[in-house]
Amino acid sequence: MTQYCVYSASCPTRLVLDHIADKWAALILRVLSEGPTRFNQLRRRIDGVSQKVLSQALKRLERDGLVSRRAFPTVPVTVEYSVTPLGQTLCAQIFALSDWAEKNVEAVLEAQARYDAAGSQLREAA
Amino acid sequence: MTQYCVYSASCPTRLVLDHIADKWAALILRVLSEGPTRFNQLRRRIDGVSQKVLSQALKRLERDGLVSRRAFPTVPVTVEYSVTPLGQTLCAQIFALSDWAEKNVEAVLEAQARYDAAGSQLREAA
DNA sequence: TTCTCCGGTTTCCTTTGGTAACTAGCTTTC
DNA sequence: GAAAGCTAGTTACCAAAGGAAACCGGAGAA
Repeated sequence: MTQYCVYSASCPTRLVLDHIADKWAALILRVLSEGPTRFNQLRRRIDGVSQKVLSQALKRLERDGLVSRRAFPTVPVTVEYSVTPLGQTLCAQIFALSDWAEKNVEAVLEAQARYDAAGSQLREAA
Repeated sequence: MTQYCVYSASCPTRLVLDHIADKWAALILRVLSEGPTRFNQLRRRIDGVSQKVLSQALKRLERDGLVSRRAFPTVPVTVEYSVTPLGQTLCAQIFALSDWAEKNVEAVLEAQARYDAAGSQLREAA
């Protein structure tokens, strides 16, 4: 068995971590976990995502086997994205991140304000 | 109480998510969770991280109140980074990501190979 | 006719990420 | 005594990624 280790730069684990530790991936998986969703539904749901970034992120998630894409030959064509079984094993972990962000956003903002205030004091003293 | 929602582009939660859903932040917190660590110790431990990126990431983590920095007036100066109590509440969530990456890296690599093979078949047919 | 929707791609510009070199002072090695 | 290595970063530079906006063709609604 090969040893995988995130601390090693050449380990493929690094690439995987780079793909899943991503803001857009977290939001996309979170929406898709509620059920299959079309491209423009995702776009409207995730405020601020551009079409280009959304399609790039979906392609990467599909390539990594976390999301599946189904096109229906309707007119105009309908494309439905959903979470694969592999993606579902990741969902719980990745949702914890956005949950943490929502719960602790105030503490982080306070820390930022303290840090910036301390920095401006130093600048005034100089 | 204000409503925080990661789906809204203007919500500060987005900024927080953007900071914590980061490869380097995950690795740094993972090392620091084992105990206070100096700058160059971190650099050697996390293979492939440049000094610039490491110092930027540490500054951001410190500003967000997740990591604390202590400088000792030794010669040469020693700087020790450690996880704050707020940062510790995030650790469990963020470690789950790198754990998932190590456990599922093979499944992801297989999915990528399947995806790329299917793509090259389409290209040959055309 | 014009507007909207479908699912994207293309173009362009800005921002970020990463590499390599450099700072300055002390310690160790040759 | 000179050269190299340690400490913790910063700076200049370039490649890569991110994001806004325009555009694609075809169909349905106003």
